[in-house]
Amino acid sequence: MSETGDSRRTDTRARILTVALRLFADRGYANTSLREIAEELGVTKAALYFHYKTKEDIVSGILRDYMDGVHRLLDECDEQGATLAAREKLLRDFAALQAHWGGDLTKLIRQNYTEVVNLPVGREVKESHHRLIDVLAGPAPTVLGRTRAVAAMAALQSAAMHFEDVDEAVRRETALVVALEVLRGST
Amino acid sequence: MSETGDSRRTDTRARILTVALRLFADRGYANTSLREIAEELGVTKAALYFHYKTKEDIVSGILRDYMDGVHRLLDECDEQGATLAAREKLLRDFAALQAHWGGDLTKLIRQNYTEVVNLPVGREVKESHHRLIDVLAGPAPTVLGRTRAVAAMAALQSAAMHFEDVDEAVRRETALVVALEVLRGST
DNA sequence: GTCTATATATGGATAGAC
DNA sequence: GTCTATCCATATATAGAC
Repeated sequence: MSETGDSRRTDTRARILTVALRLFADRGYANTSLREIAEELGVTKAALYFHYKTKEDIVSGILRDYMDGVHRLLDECDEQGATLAAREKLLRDFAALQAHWGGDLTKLIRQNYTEVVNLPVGREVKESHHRLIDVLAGPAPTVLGRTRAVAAMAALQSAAMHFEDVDEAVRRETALVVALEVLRGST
Repeated sequence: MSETGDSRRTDTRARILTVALRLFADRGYANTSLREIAEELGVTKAALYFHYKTKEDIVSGILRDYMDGVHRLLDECDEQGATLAAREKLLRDFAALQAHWGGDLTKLIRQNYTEVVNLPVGREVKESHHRLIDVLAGPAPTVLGRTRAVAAMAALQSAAMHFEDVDEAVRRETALVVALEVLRGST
C-alpha cells in the first residue's frame, strides 16, 4: 500500500498515457490534438511537453508498455516446442493480455495502423504480431494453416470491438472459444 | 468501345477516386494531403476542388461506390429465407465483392475507421456491415453465433491484408474456406 | 478544366517566467 | 511542473485569371 520508493515524482506521466490511449482509440491518433489531451487532463499543452518531448513519444510510451507483455508471451513460448497444446496456450495468453489492456489498445493499433507502423516501436508491434502468427501456424505451415492463425487472431481482436451489449467477460470467453476452433480447424 | 454518350466530360473525376483510394489506404486518410493526391495525378490542388468540393467528398465518393455493391448483396439476400445455404451464399458474395475492390478498400475502412464513421456514408457502411453480421448469425442468434459471424467477416478482411507472398487468388480462396468453417462452427 | 496566388485555421513545438 | 505567449509548418479551401 505504501509508495514505491521514489514515488511522488508525479503520476501525471502515467495519467497522460491513460487519457491519450482513450482519446486516440476514440477519435484517432491524427485527429487527437495535444490541446485536447491537455484539456482532458486539466493542464496546458506545455505541461505535456515537460513529460514527453513529442506527440509520437506519447503513443510510443503506450505501445512500449504493451510490447513488454507481448515479448513475455513470446519468450515463454519459444522455450517449449510448437505442440498444439503449446500453441493453444499462446493463443489463450494473448487473449488474456488483450483483456488486461482492454479494447482501446486494440483499437489504437488497428484503427491507426499506418501511423503506428511508422514508429520504431510500431514496427516492433508488427513484427511481434507476425511472429505470433508464425508460431500459431505451427511447424511446416501450409497456406491454410497460416490463414487459420491469422483468422484466430482476428477473431480475438474483432470480438474486443463488437457486441458492446454483451457482458465483457462473456464476450471474451466466447471469442476465445471461436478462436481456438479456428486455429484447430475442421479438416 | 465507343464513348458512353456524354463521355468526354473528363475521366479526371474517376481517376481522383482511384489515386485517392490507394494513397488513403497506404498512408492513412488524415496523413494524405490533397497536395499529394494532386501531385500524383499531375495536377494542382485547385483542380481537385473543381471536381470535389471537399476532401470528405472524395472519400465519400469512394465509399458510395462501394456501398452500391453492399446494398445489392443485402437486397438479394433478404428475399430468401435465412437458411444456412443462403447465409453461406451471402458470405461468398461478400468475399467476391471484396475481391473486386481489392485490399485497399478494406484497408481504408479498417485503418481509418474513426474518420470513416464520422461521414454520413460511413455510418451507412457501419450499419450495413452490422446488418451483414446479423444476417450471417442467422435467426434467433446466440452470442456464440454472433461471434462466429463477426469472426467469419474478420477472417475475410484479415486475409486481404496479410500474406503478400502468396498468390492473391489462392489467398482469397483459402480465406473463404476458413471463413465458411468459422461460420458453420464445430459445435 | 486547370492554374497562380492567397485567405484562414490549426496543430506541433519552443522560450522563458513563475 | 505548470503557465503564457509565440513561432512555424502545413493543411483545407477560395478568388480570380487564362
